[in-house]
Amino acid sequence: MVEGDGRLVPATDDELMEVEDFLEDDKTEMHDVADSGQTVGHISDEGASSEKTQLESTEGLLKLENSEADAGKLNARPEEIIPSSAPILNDNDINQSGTTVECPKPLEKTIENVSSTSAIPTSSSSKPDFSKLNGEICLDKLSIRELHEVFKATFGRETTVKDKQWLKRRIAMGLTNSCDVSTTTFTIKDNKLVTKGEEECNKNVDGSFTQDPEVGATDVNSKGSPASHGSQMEDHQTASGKKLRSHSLELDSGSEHLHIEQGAAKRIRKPTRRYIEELSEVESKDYSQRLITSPKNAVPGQTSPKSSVRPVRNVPSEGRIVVTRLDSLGGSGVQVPYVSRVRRSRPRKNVMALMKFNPSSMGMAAKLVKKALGVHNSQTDDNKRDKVLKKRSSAEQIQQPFFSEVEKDRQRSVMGRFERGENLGLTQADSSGDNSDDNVVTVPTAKGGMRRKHHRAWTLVEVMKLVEGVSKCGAGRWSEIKRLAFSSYSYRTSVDLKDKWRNLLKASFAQTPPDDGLNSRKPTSMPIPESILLQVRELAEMNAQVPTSISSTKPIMGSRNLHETRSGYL
DNA sequence: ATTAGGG
DNA sequence: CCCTAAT
Repeated sequence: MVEGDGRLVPATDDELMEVEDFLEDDKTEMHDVADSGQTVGHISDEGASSEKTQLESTEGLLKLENSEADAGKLNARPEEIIPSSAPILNDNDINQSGTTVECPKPLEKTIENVSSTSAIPTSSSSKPDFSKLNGEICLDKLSIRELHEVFKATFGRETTVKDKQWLKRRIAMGLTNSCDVSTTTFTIKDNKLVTKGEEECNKNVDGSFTQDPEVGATDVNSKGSPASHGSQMEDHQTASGKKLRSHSLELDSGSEHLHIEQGAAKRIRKPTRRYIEELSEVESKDYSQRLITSPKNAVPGQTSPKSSVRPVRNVPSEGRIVVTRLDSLGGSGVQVPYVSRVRRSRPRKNVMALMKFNPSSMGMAAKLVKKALGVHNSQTDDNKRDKVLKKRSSAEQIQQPFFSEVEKDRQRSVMGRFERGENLGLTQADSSGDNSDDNVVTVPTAKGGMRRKHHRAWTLVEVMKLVEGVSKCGAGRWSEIKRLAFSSYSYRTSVDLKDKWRNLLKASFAQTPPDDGLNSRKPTSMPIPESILLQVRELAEMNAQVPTSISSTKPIMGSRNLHETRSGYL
């Protein structure tokens, strides 16, 4: 890395690792992607007709995204050109993927299904009716607006896409935690995608629970998994404007499942399960905003006016495009590879302690800064990886008015964030795939403090996973549940699960005020579907967790009368 | 390290 | 969510 004034700035260990990851990736996994891209051919041929509808929709999507994307957006995101040629087909598992993955969808039928069912007027209630027959959710009958709500609930973010097909697919994928959603009828039951008439495509859709936890989702992305092929491809495609986009997903999933099925030995690093989320991340609009707003997150007073977010394209002889970004590091522009710079592991406690108790002494901080800039080249391997972050944190610590806030509070708002690997805006976008330790927006408060830490709204999928987990392991075994159902969600500690369950319990036994017509629109992030609350209640009773009343009323009942059930006393 | 409960 | 206490 070369600094603006010409000095050489060594990359941190972390960054080096990242780059290595990337390179290794290119070597090992790129083929898969490329191959997938080819084998898609089969599928789209076979499902040509139904594919067409999808193409139309995705085309619309492309237009939409492109229109609302300013020039900067397209460039401002890391990308690599994936060599569209050079597939190496010597692995026969790949060949198989072409044939086994095929999920020939009966076209006329499915298409008809969609159009006819979606025509049916939704129930007159203002909210989407999730509580179809025990836990069954029929997306086909939801309006766009309702789909939007479900989408938000499912993925925890808004969407502007108005394409029903697309929404349904995404939601189905989310709810089912699978990408095997190639069907055109979207009914989810018990976390499984119900295909009307066809059982073929949804063999393994229910994910984590049925399959061996060790093999399945266990630790796919906890390390620096590069993972996001899907999004990378999409990025590229979006940027270049053409090509169909809908398939990277299905194909990727196809090969993933394949690999899982036939021996995990083949590929050490499987694509993250989380890529579903990442796909949505790409289409999410705040993506670009985060990038654009980022400059103001830099160190106050040291922000170099023009540097922060100007992406620079380097075109090495390889032909592969590597995007670097100009980063204001310590006031001087430093070009760094556009990879994640989030810390991987929590800082060692003693380090934090040192900084904590020397807020005013420049010594430590200065040293760190120097180190970060490579002035003092000798360093313990152990320390290297945290350089950048530490430097930053020191800067911030220095600015602290010296225990201005309540000790506990400060500990929570400052230390807490660091210990969690949040870097206060240094990470604008992490496309390297392991967004596990995500950037969590911290909202500055009027009185200077940064409040509202990392809040990750619980999505419907997560809640469903939690419920299912409790049903399998029982309430209280949260570490178990976490390992089984939340292995792919690195956030969400067992404590979080416990808390959420507590909340669910509360919610499930709380009466639903008949709707305050006023503000029932979107502000409240997704009222938990009755179907889920029902499950919660059942489980709660089975575990004698019931608050203090009703115990003989509704252990087992059909599914219909949910309202009567809890309408009673509380 | 995991749980439970309070804030 | 965060923290503390008790296992």
